[in-house]
Amino acid sequence: MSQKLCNECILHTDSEICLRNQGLESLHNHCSKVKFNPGETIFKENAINAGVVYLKSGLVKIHTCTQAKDRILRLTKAPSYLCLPSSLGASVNRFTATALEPTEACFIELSTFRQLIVENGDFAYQIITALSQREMNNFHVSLNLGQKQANGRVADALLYLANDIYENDSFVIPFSRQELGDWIGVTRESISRILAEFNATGIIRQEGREISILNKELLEQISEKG
Amino acid sequence: MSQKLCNECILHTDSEICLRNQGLESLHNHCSKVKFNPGETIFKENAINAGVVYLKSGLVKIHTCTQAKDRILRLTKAPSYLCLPSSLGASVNRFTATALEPTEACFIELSTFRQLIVENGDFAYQIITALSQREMNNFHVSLNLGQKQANGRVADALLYLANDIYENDSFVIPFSRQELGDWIGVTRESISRILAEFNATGIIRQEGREISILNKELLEQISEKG
DNA sequence: ATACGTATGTGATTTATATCACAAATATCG
DNA sequence: CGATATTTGTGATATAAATCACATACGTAT
Repeated sequence: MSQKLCNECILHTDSEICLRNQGLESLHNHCSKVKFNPGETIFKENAINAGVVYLKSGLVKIHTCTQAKDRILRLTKAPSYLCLPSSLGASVNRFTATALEPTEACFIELSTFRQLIVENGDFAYQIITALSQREMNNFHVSLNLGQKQANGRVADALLYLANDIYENDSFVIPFSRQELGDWIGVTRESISRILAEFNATGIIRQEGREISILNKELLEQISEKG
Repeated sequence: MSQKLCNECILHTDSEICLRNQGLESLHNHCSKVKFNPGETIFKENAINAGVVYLKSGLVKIHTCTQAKDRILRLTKAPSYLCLPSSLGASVNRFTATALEPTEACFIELSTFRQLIVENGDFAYQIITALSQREMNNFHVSLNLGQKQANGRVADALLYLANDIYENDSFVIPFSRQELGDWIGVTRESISRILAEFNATGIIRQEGREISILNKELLEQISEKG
């Protein structure tokens, strides 16, 4: 992996700006790219954290598995930083990251990342803006989980997958009913019933994990009303 | 408000580092301090956003009021940045901030804040670390709201107020039962019942809005088990 | 293809909690 | 101070969703 590629990829900005920084010549020496297949673990909770993980491509779930129950917190789609908090906020990963689709991840040493931030204000501002937007999303998730009932949550999950993850009203749910339930806090049985109902009323067409949203306005209403 | 005071307060770092930055001499010209009494609005959703708000002292709730129902998303305690996302992620505030206790807030122009970040890498890194820790907290909130039942949520709310907000096992809840319910997604009636039950079993001592946690271990267990 | 394990669908029942209704306590204001 | 509004507590009931139980479908490996 050449230095130029690394800079362009990680910094998301033109190389002229990157070259301003003396620290950058070492980026490609402190960064490694790894490929993951669906189901493979990228990092594990309770492991000492390995540094910053940048997702180059793919889709990942952040989850935690306590007392035999898997609980999914977020999906993260490339390109983005994967769960920075696990890297900066604590010395031990508090969550597990698992690939849902074929994924390429770049591992950057924490000291290198820190150097990039400190020496490159534009890069720092980019990261801060991205984290801020993420907090907005977190607020939305909180509203969804805290104040809606099951069909509202399912509606919201489908809209999220369509709008934010796949950018298409037809998609294949990247996990089982069980996992979908673990994500939005509903049992797999209720998920089945609600999807069947949405299917019967023509809001979606559903066949196994394939979903097509047919009546987005109605789905949005259901999500709104909770 | 002198420049020196502003720098020390906002940057949380020694003035030597601050002085490195040419932009800083203008901080005190682009920053204003305002006092708020409990119940007063600091900024309102749907208003064009005024810049970055730094909380110097006090306690604030971030909430949103749709269809006559108030929904509380987070509490934010000084010193900290108040809901940066509303400033950076969008041009219009998506949430309302209201003081719960007497609060001092500093309003910083967005361009000034940006300049601080871009020119002061250490400051930027501080902000990024703080935002990362906030995301950790958000994950915790999601687990709490999404996967726990009412008594677990109430237990968690009490522990949060004791540990994170007041740093004392005895405190006065800064809002009504209704608001507490709006925060954790439980009706005020259920809140009453659960607090009465905690009181009866000796986990807490409760009188009106005054709370003392008597058996923290048990409360933690209830919060854990959901 | 067959067999085994896993995932999914669906009914019956139970349970937690929202809703409704009203009383009591507390705060606010003239 | 009394009158009114707001907040809180508590019982009865309704309801959403979990749990339990089992059937069916699907996937994978031999």
